[in-house]
Amino acid sequence: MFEFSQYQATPYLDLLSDDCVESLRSAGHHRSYKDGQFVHSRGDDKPGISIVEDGAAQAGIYGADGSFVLTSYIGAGHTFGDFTVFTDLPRTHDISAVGPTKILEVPAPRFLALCADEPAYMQALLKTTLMRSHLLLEMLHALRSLSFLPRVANFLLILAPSEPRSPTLRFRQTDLASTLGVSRASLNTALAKLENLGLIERGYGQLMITDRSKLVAWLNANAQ
Amino acid sequence: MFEFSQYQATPYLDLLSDDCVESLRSAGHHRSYKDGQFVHSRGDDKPGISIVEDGAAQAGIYGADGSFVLTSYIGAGHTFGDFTVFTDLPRTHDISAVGPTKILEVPAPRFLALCADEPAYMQALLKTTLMRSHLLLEMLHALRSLSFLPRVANFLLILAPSEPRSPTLRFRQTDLASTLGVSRASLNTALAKLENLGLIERGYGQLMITDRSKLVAWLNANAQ
DNA sequence: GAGAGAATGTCAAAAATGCGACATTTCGTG
DNA sequence: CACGAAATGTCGCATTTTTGACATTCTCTC
Repeated sequence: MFEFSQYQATPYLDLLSDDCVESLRSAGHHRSYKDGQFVHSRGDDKPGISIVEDGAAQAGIYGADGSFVLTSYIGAGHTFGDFTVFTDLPRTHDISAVGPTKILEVPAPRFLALCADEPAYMQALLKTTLMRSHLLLEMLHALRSLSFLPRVANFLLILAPSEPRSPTLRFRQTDLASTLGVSRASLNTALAKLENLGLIERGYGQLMITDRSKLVAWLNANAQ
Repeated sequence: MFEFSQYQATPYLDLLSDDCVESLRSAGHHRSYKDGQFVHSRGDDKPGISIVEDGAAQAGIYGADGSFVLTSYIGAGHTFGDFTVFTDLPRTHDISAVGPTKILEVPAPRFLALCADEPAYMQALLKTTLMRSHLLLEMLHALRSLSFLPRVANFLLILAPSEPRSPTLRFRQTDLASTLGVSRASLNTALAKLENLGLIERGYGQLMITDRSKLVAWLNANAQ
């Protein structure tokens, strides 16, 4: 079967030397955002790569009916918008800040110039991108092959930021439900079961993973 | 809402100059496979990048019960296994040939050496990888947000090779069903409806998309 | 610290989907 | 060209999930 791990992609900045990070910093604009503020919207152009310096962001798609489908959680050191630099694809997600957040924005031409001088920028980007694809494949597999309960558990693991001290997911159940493609009612019952198993705790507007490794273990045992 | 396009990733080889392609060819081993033959299995190590020179391959995961979940269709010029070169991730998919297929296999050290000399190898790889991530995001969105019929239609579009002359998908309905995460019975009725709409044709062990752009148009009109 | 708005917890009926079974069609092989 | 294996087409029935409703709990602001 499938092997569940605590896998998370390595942040882009962690893959770069201090010198490279410094050069990047001086090449871009630093912007600050408040909780919930929009960073980019679907359809925006102005190609460029954005890097979360502090705080976090979330990427998703707002439906016409106001529903929000979260696609990924972008923690400190991670990038987004990278594909606008290297492909002709339009921005397809809405990005908003989670908590007060600082974001470094490097316009495409400037980033490309850096890449030309120093291949490390591209190699690091390639590495995180490959790891992210991998994660996406895991999510796909989870959506298609797992039954309800393990599916929910797996998504919690994937969406949970890896930072040691914050196993807290600040999601409303409504959003999490549309992220998983299920109804809020059934999500709630699933969460209740996971809580009874002692794997998570439900809060108002948030979820806590009590013990990440315990959740992984349960998932490996109960995957079907 | 979501905008459905005829988007397909550009093959890796198409992004490289003729010289680069030539160097790649002489750097790797050429292998031939028969229809259905395994190229790699989950868990294999020996890192290296593989490129489909002729024919096609499919990537998926075999369940313990023999079920097969197709994850992607890899056409001529596309790569797989790339992540074994740049990350420590294990191979997580089974790759098998679709029809007689020629595959170029370049061991990791040799590919890295090429990259060090000529950044074009990495830039091209970055580009296709970004495009593939994009596709994966579309698949995810389809799985979570679309109702049954559009979901099936969308997957057909995504899985269909873009080659002009071959809008034929050589999938058994059983496999396609597990790829979509639905039962064969409901897949069949969905396909029947799409056939009645004149969008596809069902065959024995295969499906034909009669008119790709018509299917795209229908999808944009009926997405929900 | 009281009240309004927002989010969660839960229920029963309705709809969708899966499951297992079986008939039918197709393909390849001897 | 006849046969068996393999794949498709289809049908109820069982199960799961959604829907819509409503009560409850929480949080934030005045």
